[in-house]
Amino acid sequence: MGSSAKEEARIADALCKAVLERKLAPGSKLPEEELAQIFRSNRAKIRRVLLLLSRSHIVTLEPGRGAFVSRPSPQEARDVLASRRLIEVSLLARPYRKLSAQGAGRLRQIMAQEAQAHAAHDAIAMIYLSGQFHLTLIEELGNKVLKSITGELILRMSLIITMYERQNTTCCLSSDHHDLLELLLAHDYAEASALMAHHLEGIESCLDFHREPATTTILSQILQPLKD
Amino acid sequence: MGSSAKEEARIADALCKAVLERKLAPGSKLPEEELAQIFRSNRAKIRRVLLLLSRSHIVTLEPGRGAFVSRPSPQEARDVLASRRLIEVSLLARPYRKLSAQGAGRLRQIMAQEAQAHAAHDAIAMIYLSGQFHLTLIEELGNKVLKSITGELILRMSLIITMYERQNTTCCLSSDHHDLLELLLAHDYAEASALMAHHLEGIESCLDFHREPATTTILSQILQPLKD
DNA sequence: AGGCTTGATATTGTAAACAATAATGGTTGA
DNA sequence: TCAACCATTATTGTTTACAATATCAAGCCT
Repeated sequence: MGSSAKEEARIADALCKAVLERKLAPGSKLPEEELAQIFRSNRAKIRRVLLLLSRSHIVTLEPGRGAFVSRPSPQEARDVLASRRLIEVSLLARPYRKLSAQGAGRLRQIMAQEAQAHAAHDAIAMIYLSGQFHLTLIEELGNKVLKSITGELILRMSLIITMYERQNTTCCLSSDHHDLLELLLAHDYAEASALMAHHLEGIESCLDFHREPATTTILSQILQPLKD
Repeated sequence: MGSSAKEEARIADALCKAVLERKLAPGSKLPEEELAQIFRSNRAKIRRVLLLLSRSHIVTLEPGRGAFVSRPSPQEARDVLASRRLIEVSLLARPYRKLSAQGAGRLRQIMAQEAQAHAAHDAIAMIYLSGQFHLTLIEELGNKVLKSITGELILRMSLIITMYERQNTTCCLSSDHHDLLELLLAHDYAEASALMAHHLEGIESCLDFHREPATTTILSQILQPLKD
């Protein structure tokens, strides 16, 4: 049973989810043995996962010192944000295909979940669902390659926001998502693109690259719930 | 001396170069032991390199069977081409910064080398230099994140072209590169963007996704010159 | 007292042996 | 003659033990 790749994907997903949900702070050390215990795995598998995540810029490997959650520099942060903006805004301006009824349905479903999470004040779910909305949009109007690229950028953005966000931040307004869908259904791509630009700029305006962020190194206790 | 990562980068670069230069045909088997001998390395390092390349979609790992040079499907090929077009065309339409004198110099230098390779009928050098031109352009007008994303797309395109190109193909006209630079220096980004779109469409029009391509499995003999 | 050296400890990195799996080739039987 | 089956071989996958390196703490010298 070649479930090894599956298990590694499971571990990688769990780590990515922890990053997405801002539980794993940038700079946190990721000791191999500890991760192996948490995930009921072994060092070899953990090692492969960390290698892979390092390629996605989620983890930084320092030779001889180990693996750490990446701490994107201000410059890298700006580049990631600008790249994501380029892709999403341009795609909306000139989508490869029109939004299908099925696609609209998927987006509505995510929006419903967003509303639910909002009502429950579940900030973590909202972050995740917001990402899902954007990724689904990209897959519907674009393709899977763009989706995968943007998925990586969103993950990196999560690190960036954790590091550089101002105090009173209200992330990704779900009302924007609603308006976006309306515009797309009306085939008003120019307006949709403009709204997306505004939407993403809204996120960026909550960041402050000047203050060097604290290196909040999180203990393994926060990773414990990941094991299942 | 932590030269291990360096050595792995060397091996990965050599393999990527072989893919770029169309020496490694899609579908080729990449046996670990053989690669270890060719690169005077060991299986562990080769294994890590293959794992990394699999993440870049250059190599496909089949559990229990080994590593193969990827054979992108027609759909994946279309997605990769469209994604690259989106990024490059959109960036030229709205560059993050103007082309600096230094940037123009770099581009001119690459163009000079292109002309040289053209005169020498060195098709391999032309492929490489064309890629460098595009990547340099992206770094100058955009940023490093976009450059790295596009670099990966260009590599995948190399596989795509090898698999699906028609017979009489004249790739990437270097005259286009010349005109592109002129337009950028004149700050005519709209025209530059249009030319880039035309340029990339030109490459795509040389592809034929209908015929299933031959699985030209290349022997290690072709990889031998890589060892230094 | 402070910084530096030095030894102990923990963690990472590597190599090698072993196990599991798939490809190969030859044999047998219809 | 061809196809199916089995044994052999080769290749991949995993585990283990070991070596190298960094971290930490205590002691020492200035």
